[in-house]
Amino acid sequence: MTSDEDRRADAFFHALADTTRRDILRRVLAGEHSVSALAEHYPMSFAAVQKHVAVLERAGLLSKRRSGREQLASGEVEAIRSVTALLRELEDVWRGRIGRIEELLADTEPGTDTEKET
Amino acid sequence: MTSDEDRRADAFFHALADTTRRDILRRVLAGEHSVSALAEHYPMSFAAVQKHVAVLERAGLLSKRRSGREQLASGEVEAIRSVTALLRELEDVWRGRIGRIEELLADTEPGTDTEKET
DNA sequence: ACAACGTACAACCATATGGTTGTACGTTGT
DNA sequence: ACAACGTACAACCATATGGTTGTACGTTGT
Repeated sequence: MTSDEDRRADAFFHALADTTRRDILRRVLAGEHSVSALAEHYPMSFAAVQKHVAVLERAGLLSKRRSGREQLASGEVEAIRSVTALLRELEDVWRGRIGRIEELLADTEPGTDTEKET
Repeated sequence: MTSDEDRRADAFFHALADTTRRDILRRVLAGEHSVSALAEHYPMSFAAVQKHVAVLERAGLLSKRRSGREQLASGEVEAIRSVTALLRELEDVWRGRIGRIEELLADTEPGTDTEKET
């Protein structure tokens, strides 16, 4: 029953969990680049780079716009800020700022309700 | 030739890219918990939870200490701050604060030097 | 017109990942 | 002493992932 937020977070972190993708993200944050312009920088096929770009795009970390036969990719800085916000939430749990942790975590509980089978 | 830093970042993001692991991390950030205490909360085997804890531990997001027959896990907030720092770097690229992007990205270049075939 | 370019996507492959059950072994409480 | 508990880890399995090559098709420049 993974929530929508969970799936979004999974996609964010998974997209970031690859050196090549983080590198691509840096480039497109610095400015627009076509997929093939990006591909030139990596020791792998164009198709592989295209897949990496697609992963970043699905996660919302990058967006593309057509320009003739090229697809120009640029980084979505707002998405990065969303990820930062997720980390801040974790830090807030640590700080104890998030009081009702029970509630925060409740939805992850198994079928059984509060009482366990002791 | 993925650098040490790259492997560290891969481990961080990969560890975070799973809903169960993020949930475990929240719990251990709020306070120490034994592995079996954690396992009670999830609809999967103890072994599966143990593996998730191990992934978080290898990434440095959590540490364990023995106490009798229990292993008490607690969240490493400093590691989370390291991840935040990685994201800030990306944001800084976007802001143009990181000037010499060429240099920043240089190590990812393929075998061929600056000049491409053409 | 048409070759070269940029992209998309299918089919395929080896390996990693997230899950399982079973076994082993130290710790604890009665 | 010894059963129950907490943990670790091996063996296994299905699926996801990151890579490949090949094909198709619209765009562009001469």
